Amino acid sequence: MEKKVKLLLAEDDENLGLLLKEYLIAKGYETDLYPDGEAAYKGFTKNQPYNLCILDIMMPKKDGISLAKDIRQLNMDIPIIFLTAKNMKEDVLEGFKIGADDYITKPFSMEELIFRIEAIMRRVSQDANSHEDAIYKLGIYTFDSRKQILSGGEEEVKLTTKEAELLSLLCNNANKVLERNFALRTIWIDDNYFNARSMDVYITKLRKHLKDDPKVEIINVHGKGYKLIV
Amino acid sequence: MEKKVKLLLAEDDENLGLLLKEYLIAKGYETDLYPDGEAAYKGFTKNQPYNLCILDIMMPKKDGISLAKDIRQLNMDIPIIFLTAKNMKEDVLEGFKIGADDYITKPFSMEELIFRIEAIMRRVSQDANSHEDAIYKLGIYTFDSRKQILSGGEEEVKLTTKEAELLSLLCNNANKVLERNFALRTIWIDDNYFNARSMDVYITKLRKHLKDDPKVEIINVHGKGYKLIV
DNA sequence: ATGAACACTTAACAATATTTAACATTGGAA
DNA sequence: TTCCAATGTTAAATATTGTTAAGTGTTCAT
Repeated sequence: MEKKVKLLLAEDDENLGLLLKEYLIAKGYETDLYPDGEAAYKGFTKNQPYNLCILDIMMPKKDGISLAKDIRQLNMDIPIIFLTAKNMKEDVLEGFKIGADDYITKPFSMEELIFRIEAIMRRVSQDANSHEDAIYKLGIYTFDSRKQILSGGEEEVKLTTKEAELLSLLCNNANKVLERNFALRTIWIDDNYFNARSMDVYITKLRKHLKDDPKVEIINVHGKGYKLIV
Repeated sequence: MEKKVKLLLAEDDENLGLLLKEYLIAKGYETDLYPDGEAAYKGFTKNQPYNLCILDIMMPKKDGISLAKDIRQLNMDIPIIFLTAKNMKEDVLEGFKIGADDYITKPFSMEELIFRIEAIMRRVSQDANSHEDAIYKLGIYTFDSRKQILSGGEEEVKLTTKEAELLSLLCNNANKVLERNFALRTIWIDDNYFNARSMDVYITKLRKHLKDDPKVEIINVHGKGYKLIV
């Protein structure tokens, strides 16, 4: 569900910028820092794709508002958080017109920034994932990932959340190798030993659910991961 | 013709205050911002009538609590929302004694604040103008969130406040995961154990209300929250 | 004031989901 | 082959959620 989140950070105050970058990285966000609006724009085009932009409004070369407009030209949907240092009524109004997702005023606490980032990422990641909501045909089975239901022949099984998430990943990578660590990071977030064993347990469960059609099979690729054969 | 909802906003942090004001205006609420308790009190007497007050607790000249007391002297019924830092539960309890309707802890998302305002306006006046679609179609059911009425087929059920608030949130996030903590923060304010159990009870109630249409379903996403399937 | 009606919370217990543990099996490198 | 790490499988332990009912407070008409 959660891939690595990549942030674009545009902040001209070098001290604050580096501090933020360091903190965000420590919190698990891949973060690129740019010292002004132009650099940020270039960085945005070159180092795509970013998941979220954090833009200071007061910046040299190109201010945050117009930077946001330019970014939105390239990507309608990318969430933007503005950092505002001053009493900037008109700019703020302007900002709402271009669809900023949230604002945060200096001085702010790191906790607050993280909170907002998480809130926004939750929203958009769910929007994005709703595209993955799909219906898969697996031999005699039909898997509705949105409802988490696996129907085959006459029976209809309600899968648990973890079962459904894992089967979704397998379906997305049907006939290709689904890497263990990728699956662990997306579903379990952490790829430690215990979660890995937990995943093994769920592979067993899925195999039982799919046992009625010999054409459908989850095979192990030793040391790499699993492959769903259809 | 809907009448405009008029808000009094008392917040000494100028940046936060202006941002909130602009955001609320963008959301269709007429909003006056005052930088301290005394100014807010004067503004309240001069620019009547307000429909709702949003008061920061920590303010110079006159803090939010005593401001609220004074405002209540003039108007017994006006709804008040306090803005408070996390570690100020005693003050908040004090606040409830004088009849605060709600409080919200910083940091909060704009989304949460809007939901609170709407919830209160719903409670206070049935014809409050809400920028949101107040009517949802759920399979055979129709849910009017303003009137808190769920009608399906021939039956018509009057939902309780909590039922309606929870169903509203679910509808806003239809086919996506509504996170437990988000729902708890927005509806129950605190996301402690007991409130979480209370929410589970309400999920059961909603499921019963929606049981006549198998196409409509509230499924649990283990460890994350609930998803309304339509 | 009194109490019935209602909304909400808390408690108690049931049912599921997930993780951890334990032991069996397999695959591949030394 | 031999041995170790990776995987398979089952069951116990733990955590989360489902459900019902009792408890608590509020409202409102009498």
